[in-house]
Amino acid sequence: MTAPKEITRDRILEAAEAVFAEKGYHEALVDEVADATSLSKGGIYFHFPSKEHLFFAVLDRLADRLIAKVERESANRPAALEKADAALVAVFSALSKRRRLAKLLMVSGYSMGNAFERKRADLFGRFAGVIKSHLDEAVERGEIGPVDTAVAAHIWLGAINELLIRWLYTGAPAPSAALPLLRTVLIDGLKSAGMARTREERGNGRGR
Amino acid sequence: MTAPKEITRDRILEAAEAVFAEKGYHEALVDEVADATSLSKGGIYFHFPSKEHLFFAVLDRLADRLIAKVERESANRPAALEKADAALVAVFSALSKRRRLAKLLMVSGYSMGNAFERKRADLFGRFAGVIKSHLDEAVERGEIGPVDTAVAAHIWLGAINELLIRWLYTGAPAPSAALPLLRTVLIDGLKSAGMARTREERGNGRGR
Amino acid sequence: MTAPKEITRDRILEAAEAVFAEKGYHEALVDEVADATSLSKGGIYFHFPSKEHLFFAVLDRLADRLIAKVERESANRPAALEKADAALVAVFSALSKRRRLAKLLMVSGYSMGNAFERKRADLFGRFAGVIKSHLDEAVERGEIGPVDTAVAAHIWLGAINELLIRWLYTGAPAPSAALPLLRTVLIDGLKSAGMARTREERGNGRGR
Amino acid sequence: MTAPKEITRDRILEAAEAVFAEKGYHEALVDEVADATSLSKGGIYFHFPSKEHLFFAVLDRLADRLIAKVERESANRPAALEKADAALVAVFSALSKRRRLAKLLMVSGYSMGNAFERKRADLFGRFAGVIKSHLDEAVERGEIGPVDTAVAAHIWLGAINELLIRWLYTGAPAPSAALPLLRTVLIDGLKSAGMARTREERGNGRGR
DNA sequence: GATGAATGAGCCTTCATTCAT
DNA sequence: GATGAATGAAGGCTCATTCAT
Repeated sequence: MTAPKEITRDRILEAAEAVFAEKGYHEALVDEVADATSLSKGGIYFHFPSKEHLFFAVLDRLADRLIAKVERESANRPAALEKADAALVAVFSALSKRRRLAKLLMVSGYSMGNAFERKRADLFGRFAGVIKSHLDEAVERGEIGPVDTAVAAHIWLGAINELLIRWLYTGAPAPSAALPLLRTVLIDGLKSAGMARTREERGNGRGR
Repeated sequence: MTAPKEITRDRILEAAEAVFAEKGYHEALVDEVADATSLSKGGIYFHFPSKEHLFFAVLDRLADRLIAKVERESANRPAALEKADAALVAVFSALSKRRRLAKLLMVSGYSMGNAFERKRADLFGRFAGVIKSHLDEAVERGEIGPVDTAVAAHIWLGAINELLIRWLYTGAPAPSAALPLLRTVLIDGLKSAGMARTREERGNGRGR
Repeated sequence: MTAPKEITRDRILEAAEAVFAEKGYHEALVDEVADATSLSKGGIYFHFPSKEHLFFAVLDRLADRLIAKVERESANRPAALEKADAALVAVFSALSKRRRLAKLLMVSGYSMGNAFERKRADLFGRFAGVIKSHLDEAVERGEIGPVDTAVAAHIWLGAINELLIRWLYTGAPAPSAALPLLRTVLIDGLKSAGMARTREERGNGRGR
Repeated sequence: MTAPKEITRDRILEAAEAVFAEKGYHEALVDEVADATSLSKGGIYFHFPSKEHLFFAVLDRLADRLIAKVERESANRPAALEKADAALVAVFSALSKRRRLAKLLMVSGYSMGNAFERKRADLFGRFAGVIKSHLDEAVERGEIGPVDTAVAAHIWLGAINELLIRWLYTGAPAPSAALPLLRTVLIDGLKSAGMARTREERGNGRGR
């Protein structure tokens, strides 16, 4: 009675998410989305101007939700590096709990003409941004040495991404089994890198 | 014994590589490959049974070359971890020198129905295998502690992958600029993880 | 008795005229007419049963106005041939002053399935009728010899039509520049034809 | 054995001409053309890039033939005005013998977005050109006085056009019945106009 | 081995029309 | 009277694949 507007639009998005996740962009038919919505094809086109727009809308919605969740989860940690760590864990866990979502986000964005690649870059950029902001804070607070946090964020993201894809297509290793090593490598590696940097900066003359 | 047979096949593969790299699997037309070969469409189908087969052949050829190169480059290092490091550097450098190749390998395999996803998994599995073998050796030799080298290899691969993709679509950071941090994080992170593991294993009772 | 009813209907007609004139029947969308009316699509369908009916209504309205104007203008001429001439001038001038109107009337009626062709025939028939009636009078009064006034009327109409279309699409020659020649050819030609006819009729035996 | 290349293309053109003539551009389906060719839809698209291109090709072909015929027929007349007259008769007769052709040429070009209108203008421009060239010659030779032959040509064309359309849609009057009047009006009218012009030019002061 | 005309299944998109509110 | 979301029947165009020559 209060507000449920745009219900239809959301229903479409929901159905489209499922269809796209299952079949990928190209294999998915607008007809299938329509069927899954018990709407006619024309009905879909009333709400979205094209299949591509629909796909992007699905992706954005997913990314929004994931980022919100990640930020919620990493909010109340004392140390910045812990926040970053929490973000890492949150992304990893969230995606490992929803194969579909993971598949869409990790995989579907690729390889469909440049518009899609750009979109994939956007999406990953947003995720990286979240991690980066925590890492920046960690650097500022001296929790880790000065490193290129943008690169670091993408290293993290790439590692997460690959592990999840691997899991999606081979079923192993279980995310929960891989997570500890992932965390150690990325965090300790980063600390170490920070120290190395710091040493370098201090020791012009002695160092390497 | 000498005669370069299969020349035509190779010419097709070459042309196909360029076309697929530029436009991705779906956007690339068999006609375009034909044009780039000064062969007719029919001619292509004499050598490859389908567009998909052609695409896979291109991918395999690329992967073969890359792996050969990587193994060559990491062969004569004394320490196993150094070999792994060399492999990392080799992959990263090779791909960063040939955008097209990188694009194809990193990106094109995704999202085109399950056959493609399987292929992508294969390819990355092969790359990971190379790294893993070195890491296994490093563990055996005690250069690093006992870790799940398969997971580690994928962490490495994922990080490399993401950094390269990032570079491909945004042009920054330059691979050469990102490489040092990448190496430090991955290698030091791995060392650290190995130690933690070792500690754990030794010290049941005391540890954590 | 006073109250302007059917305002909405007229607003639609007005808007539709503009839209149809600009884009032609097929290119024009009912949505566009709706937008131009600040009415919804459904609103239009309350007043007109179909796009086709709407189009025809627009055409009829235009024809009514034009014919009324032409008749007004040719009313108070003494000679019948002058009336015809005045009609010619009136049509030509009226249309050359409103490109849109001309475009719709001259062009839009064509080629859209037989219903449309029939309509076009109707419309031109009405115009021809006006001219014909004047010519008939001229024949009766002996201003010109006995000719097939229906054919003559269509000759006139066709010439007018073509000149205007030409002007619409090429911008030249300006109607005012073409009008004198048009009048001379059509009127003198008709006079001459009438005389020839007359001669023929009289002279059975000598003539041809 | 010698030359019949492009047979298929011609077969398509032939079939398309029939289909377009019968149903008009919009009502005609590419499928129908395909059926009429016993070719698949794809086959059509191998030879023509779009429905529109196909339509234009049909129109051009028709115009080419008609113009060739007209020029042939008006070639060996002594007087230039006779040539023009012969052209008039030839166009009129040719079209009145083939309803389809007439319908396509006279009518189909209209009203389908500006591309079509431009085409119609082209086509009629070409026809007018033929007539105009004869009229120009007639003026040069002094057969008629100096008039705007371009306008005159369009007057002729418009009259022909309208008479034929009228006949196409109402079945009357038969072209052969209308032709004499048409010729007299147009030719005598033009002579008269030429004289009027000439008089004007000579007689500044006395005239009018 | 190679050609290229032809196939044909398929898909996205359009848009006049309807109807519950 | 009016709205606008929804329908559904088309239709143009694509393109991997085939095959007679």
